[in-house]
Amino acid sequence: KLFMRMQQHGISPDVVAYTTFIDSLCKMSLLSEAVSLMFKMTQFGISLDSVSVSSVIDGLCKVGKMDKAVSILEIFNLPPNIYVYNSFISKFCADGNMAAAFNSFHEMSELGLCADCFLYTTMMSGYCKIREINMACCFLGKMIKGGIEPSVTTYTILVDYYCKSREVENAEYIFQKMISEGLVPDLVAYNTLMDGYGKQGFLHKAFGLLDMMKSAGHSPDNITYNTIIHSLMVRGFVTEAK
RNA sequence: GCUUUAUAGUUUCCGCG
Repeated sequence: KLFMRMQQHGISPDVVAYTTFIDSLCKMSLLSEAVSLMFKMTQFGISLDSVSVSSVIDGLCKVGKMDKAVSILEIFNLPPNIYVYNSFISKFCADGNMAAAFNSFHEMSELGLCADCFLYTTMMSGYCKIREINMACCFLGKMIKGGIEPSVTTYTILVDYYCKSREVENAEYIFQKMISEGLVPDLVAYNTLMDGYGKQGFLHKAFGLLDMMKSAGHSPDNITYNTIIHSLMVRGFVTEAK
């Protein structure tokens, strides 16, 4: 409605306004609406740019419509970029298809596109998901060698891997390493390690981390509380959970 | 001059295998 009202008042949405709208539709899984708006904007004489096409490609990849994504790429003749590659690769990783992810990664490099922190991190998450920690670490090494700094997300993926492997001491090591490199753990990083503590029954450590995150200025979210409550309930600490 | 748009990570529950 607002979008229409804007037009009625003689303000023509530009490519950014359309893309904002299109991307939101994609994020709400309203893909066909997004695609039709994309075609509509060209009818209004607004040309698509790489951002608008990439956002639709990402939406299509997320719902598994890779073939549709490929045809959109062809129709709009979008030169390859790392966002689009990461969208495809993320889906391959989520599906555990690391062979496809690996192929796309190399295809991209051959086109002369350089992987960024996001892309390396995506690859690492895929390998962690299929429990191939060696390959995950291999990509971490490549990233560092290439002069790209790992992010909080990069390390959180490893923290999560070690937590889920019940190697809490390794998870702690990575968490500390992240801090020693000057990175500031965010809420997700704290929640991840906290879940590892909880699942291993280190409830005192979980509460210690809760204090730590509060003093670091993070407000616990619903996931934080779900995590703590679950770990207490599983061990019968009903009153503490209450 | 400023500002708005695209890619990665955490819990529970549920479904499927």
